[in-house]
Amino acid sequence: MGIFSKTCEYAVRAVFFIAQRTADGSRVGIKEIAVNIDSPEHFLAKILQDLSRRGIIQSVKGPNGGFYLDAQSLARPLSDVIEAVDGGGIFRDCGLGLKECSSKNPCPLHHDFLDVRNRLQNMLESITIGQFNEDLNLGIVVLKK
Amino acid sequence: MGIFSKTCEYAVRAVFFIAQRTADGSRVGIKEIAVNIDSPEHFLAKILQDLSRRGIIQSVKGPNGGFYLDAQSLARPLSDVIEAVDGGGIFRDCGLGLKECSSKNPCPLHHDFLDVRNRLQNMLESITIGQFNEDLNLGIVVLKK
DNA sequence: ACAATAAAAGATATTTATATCTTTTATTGT
DNA sequence: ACAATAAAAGATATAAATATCTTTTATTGT
Repeated sequence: MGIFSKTCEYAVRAVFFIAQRTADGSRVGIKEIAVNIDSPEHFLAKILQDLSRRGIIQSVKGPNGGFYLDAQSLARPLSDVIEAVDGGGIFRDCGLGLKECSSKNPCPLHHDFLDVRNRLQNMLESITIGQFNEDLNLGIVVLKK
Repeated sequence: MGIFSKTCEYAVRAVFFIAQRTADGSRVGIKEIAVNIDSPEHFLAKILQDLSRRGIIQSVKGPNGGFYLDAQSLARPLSDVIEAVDGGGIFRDCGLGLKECSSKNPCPLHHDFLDVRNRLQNMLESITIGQFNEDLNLGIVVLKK
């Protein structure tokens, strides 16, 4: 298990891929996405359906249909994807699983964790879905393997 | 899902509790541990069996038996517990799940993640199992609820 | 030796995450 | 209208994590 669930990993990779692949205003189908981010097609379909319902990504059915991102979606912080899929627990929950952990009633790791979590959150809030399009085009960063 | 698995959360809480509770050289039984860290007794038993086998904690059977920590174990970094239970993936694996992600072949989040993960690792390596005994005694930090 | 204790080990159950397959609905071009 | 396309939705399957229960083994005090 990584920091995120597998579902969430697929979601982020897919969103980055859709951003790059449809920057020209086109759409991209589930099959092409799955192949290019190395994920199980039908499982990814479920994930994208959910993201679409939540308005994180856009989709149209039928010929020439597929998934894409509007300007607003491209500008979203990546943290929105994480929150949509895994929930915000990773940004908020106690590292040791205590429900009532707080600065008033802290677990032993509370203060240290607060720092790490805040850094993670700041990082994911400051990254936008569309910001890697160029790096992906240039092959400087990758989404599979 | 938090940063760690539930198994790992129980393990860390238990280890901290054993450290404090047996600082006087005594042992503590599984039942008392489970109650005080609010975990399912039999499940925790499995976890502690495993930690015991790996030498992260100590145990003796029979009357007056139970779990305890020797001086060496008390001085261990908390990261050893995490590694034993969840594996080191959290310190090393790609945030997006790519097997071959590296500085040469990075995912879009590679550099940012490296920073967060290193901080987490440094933090967990610099915390020792025994270092919260006093705070636990004083009630400044807690292990349940 | 024996009974009591407590962890170790084994077996099984339940829940959640991950994955696959099939059917339905919306959209497009002819 | 119709056929083709592609996502949405529904149903089911598999694997992994979490949890529970039972039996065995080691240790202790009598």
